[in-house]
Amino acid sequence: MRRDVFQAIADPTRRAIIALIAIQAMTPNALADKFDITRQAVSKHLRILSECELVRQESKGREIYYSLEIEKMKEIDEWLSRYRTIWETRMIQLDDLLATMKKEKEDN
Amino acid sequence: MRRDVFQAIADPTRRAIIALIAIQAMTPNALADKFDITRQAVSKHLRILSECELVRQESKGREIYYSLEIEKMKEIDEWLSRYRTIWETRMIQLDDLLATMKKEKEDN
DNA sequence: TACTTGCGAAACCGACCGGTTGCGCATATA
DNA sequence: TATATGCGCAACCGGTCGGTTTCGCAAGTA
Repeated sequence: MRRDVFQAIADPTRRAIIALIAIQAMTPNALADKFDITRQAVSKHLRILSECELVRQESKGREIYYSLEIEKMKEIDEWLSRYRTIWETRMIQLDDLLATMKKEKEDN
Repeated sequence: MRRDVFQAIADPTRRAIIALIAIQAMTPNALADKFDITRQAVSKHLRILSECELVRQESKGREIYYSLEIEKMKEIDEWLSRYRTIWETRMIQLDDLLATMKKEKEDN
């Protein structure tokens, strides 16, 4: 099954998981305690996050610690950068407009 | 039905629609020509984009032109900024590490 | 006025999604 | 060794999703 970063962050629970494991690595049980769902449900989310390489896992005895693969988040940033250019350009244009209006007012 | 920006951008067709209407306003029919799906399917996507205010529409006779509400894209950027801080910090730490290694090498 | 065109809404359908329960397996621990 | 714990996997279930077809309405056009 081919997974997508955008699909991965679409679910609010998965975004919450991302927020938690960005701070520190956590086990599925520890995560399940935070959200009112079963450990198995968390595991499913982690599997989806794994499939699109948003998550790294490290076994420690019988426990598995999951942490965020921050590099992968850049992919979203790259996609967004195109639109960031647009709104920044608009902002500059707005600044220019305001400056022009101010100048015209002063000239009167 | 409450909609979410993250859910809206999860679908690849919707991201393609966003990319198109970011450049110029388009009608549902014009959009449908670009993707091998019916106009009605496009309309559904536009409705979802509308529900989370990612899209603005302007009627012109019997045609409706849809364009991107770029401001709403900032919401994604705000969410992402938190993680951007993390990877930028890592980058700096990596720079520091490399600088230290270089210095140590020079000292030998 | 009759016809065409652009659109949204609704009903329907197969696929997928997020959740559950119920395993089986590996790793501590008594 | 027997028992408890942490985990992934599989089966199942109701709801949602992305698509279609069908329809009705409003706006141009003959």
